[in-house]
Amino acid sequence: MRFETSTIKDIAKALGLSTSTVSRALRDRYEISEETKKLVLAYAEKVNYRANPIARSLKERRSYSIGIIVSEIANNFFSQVINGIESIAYDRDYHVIISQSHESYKQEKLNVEHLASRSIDGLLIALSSETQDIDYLRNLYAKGLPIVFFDRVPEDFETHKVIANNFKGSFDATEHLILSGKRTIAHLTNSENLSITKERLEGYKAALTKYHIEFKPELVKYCQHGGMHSAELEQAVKELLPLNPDGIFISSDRLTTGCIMALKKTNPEIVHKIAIAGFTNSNLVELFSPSLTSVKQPAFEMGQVATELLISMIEAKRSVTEFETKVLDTELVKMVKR
Amino acid sequence: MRFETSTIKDIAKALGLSTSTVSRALRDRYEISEETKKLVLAYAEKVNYRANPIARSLKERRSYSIGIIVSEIANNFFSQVINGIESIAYDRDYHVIISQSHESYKQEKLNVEHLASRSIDGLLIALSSETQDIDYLRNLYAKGLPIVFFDRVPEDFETHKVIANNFKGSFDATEHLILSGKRTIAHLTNSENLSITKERLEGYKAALTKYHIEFKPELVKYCQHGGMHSAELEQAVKELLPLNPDGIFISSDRLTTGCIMALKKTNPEIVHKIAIAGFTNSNLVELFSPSLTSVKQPAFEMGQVATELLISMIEAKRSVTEFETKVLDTELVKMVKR
DNA sequence: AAAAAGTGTGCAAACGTTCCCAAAAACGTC
DNA sequence: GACGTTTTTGGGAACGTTTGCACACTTTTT
Repeated sequence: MRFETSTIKDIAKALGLSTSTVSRALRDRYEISEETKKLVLAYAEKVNYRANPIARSLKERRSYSIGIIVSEIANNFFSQVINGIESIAYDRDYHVIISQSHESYKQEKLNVEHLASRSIDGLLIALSSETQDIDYLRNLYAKGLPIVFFDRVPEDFETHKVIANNFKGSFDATEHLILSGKRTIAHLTNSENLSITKERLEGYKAALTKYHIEFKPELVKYCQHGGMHSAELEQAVKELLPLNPDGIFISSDRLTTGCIMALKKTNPEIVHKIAIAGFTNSNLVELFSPSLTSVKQPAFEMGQVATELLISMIEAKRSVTEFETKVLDTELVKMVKR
Repeated sequence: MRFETSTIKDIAKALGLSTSTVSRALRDRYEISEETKKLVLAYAEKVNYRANPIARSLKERRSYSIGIIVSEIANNFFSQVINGIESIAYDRDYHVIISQSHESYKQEKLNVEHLASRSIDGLLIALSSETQDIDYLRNLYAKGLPIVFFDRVPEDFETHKVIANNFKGSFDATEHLILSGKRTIAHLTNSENLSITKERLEGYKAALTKYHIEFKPELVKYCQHGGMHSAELEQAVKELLPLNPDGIFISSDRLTTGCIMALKKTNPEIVHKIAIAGFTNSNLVELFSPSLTSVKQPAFEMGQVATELLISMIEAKRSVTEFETKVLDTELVKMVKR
């Protein structure tokens, strides 16, 4: 059972031309007479010729495909990023291969290496919350694989990066809680490894400082697995509640929803007494109870920018040495009182 | 800037063997002496040899990749299906290419044709809500592309299909509303084209009949775009409210969340007075206000089953003539009173 | 001791492209 | 009409694999 289709050879034979001529006509390259070009194009159209991308890839030693690694696609932030990536990639005639790390370092490495062996032309990656050792990425990069990081970026890796203004996003959210009268504001966040964790913690601290509220380390809880296991969230919540916070600032999509669920489960009464602000791109926030203040990242745009940078690296004639870190602004969506 | 790696040729040269021998050793095929096999394997390991899948694809005329078309990945039902698909595909050494139709027929067709030209070995597809004409799929199928439908399947297309027990799911949900005392139950559903729309409507009707409630066509509202545009939802809600429903049964993920939002927007008071039951695989239902009764589909399993069927078709020696339609049971998650 | 069977290896073609190089055709110029 | 120049075309190698076939060598059979 095989999938049959006509090739350049078939066209050449049918038209009494050589494959080189047909190839040139189709690709509109080099010197080729208008006449034969039209002839070939017309015939190709007629037999519904589709170039075999595999043969082309083999010859050109590139696949016109880019790999994406996110922790999971069932996360509005990431799926919006992916939409942004696709919007650019398809325009530029690349296709994308999406892989999920499920916040596991092992899975992430496996996926990346699988993609690399699949001859992707470049990689877009947001690190898993477990990832600390990125040597395997360095190796691939050194061998010539273009890589652009987004959202969760490593510090010491010279390449393009695209992130949100995490400091400001956190600052704004925390400030919002303070301005609505909260004073004991907990902070629930991701693994300490992640860039976003550090930056968001700084924003939180800065807001406290501005309003002369003492920073208390015990009010900060880290979740090693990024909230993939409900147990870790429940544990964190259980440790926080005795400190009587009147507000919580949460630093990622998955954590935000997970934390509210954990709160509901642990103490259904308290959940409406604590003000919640968190990073999330969920398009369902309006349905949530309790309602919350959310920090929305420009996810779609982030995907677009990252893809543009990646494609520029892929298509660069000589190796790139000037790298950018693009910082995009977040948006604070204040809780609606009901 | 190119990505370099060692080939079978390099190994052959280094070891003083022919490429055929190396190939056979690596693939563990045919007669080959234990000795040379070990030698080759050891060397390959040492230089970290990775077979070039593109060359292999070209030679074998298959790509070891399967295409997936869903309406959108930012939908828990579909992302769970995708997880199921991946779980099987990766095991069997296939990789997957995901495309989104965004409920648009044009986009769906474009994506499918793009995938086909990318030499996928098979296709898993849930039709878009706009799709009526599937001749383009028939053509590809006739040319030898294996196709398995899931969730949204066409009636008149002889191939494997995997669906949920939509009739029973709807019946259960509607019955639940009736048993909790509702008598004027509206039904908000997808485009009439879709198989799921018909089946779910039948389940809804059957439940009404069982409890001797008259079926009123005006209580059924169809959404042509599957709830992709909030306008169509608001319109539907506006038309329904004057009929004073005391319950609504909604027939898909996107519609369920969209409908609640539209209700909230149109009439924030009423939303807590109408009982809602709907198909959704959202893992955030517990956070929703108002809370609702949900029909959960076995999405992960659906992905798994569909993938197994597809791979069996791909790897079949002779063309398959016996087709199955697998029906998986849904689960009713009753609203928790609070 | 010769024939037959079995085992391991290499040669070379093929998959469908692209593109360098050379050959052929068309055209100008003297 | 001979020559150079330009334009168009074809031949064929290459990309990295897999695999049918042939060959050489070894072992078994008669």
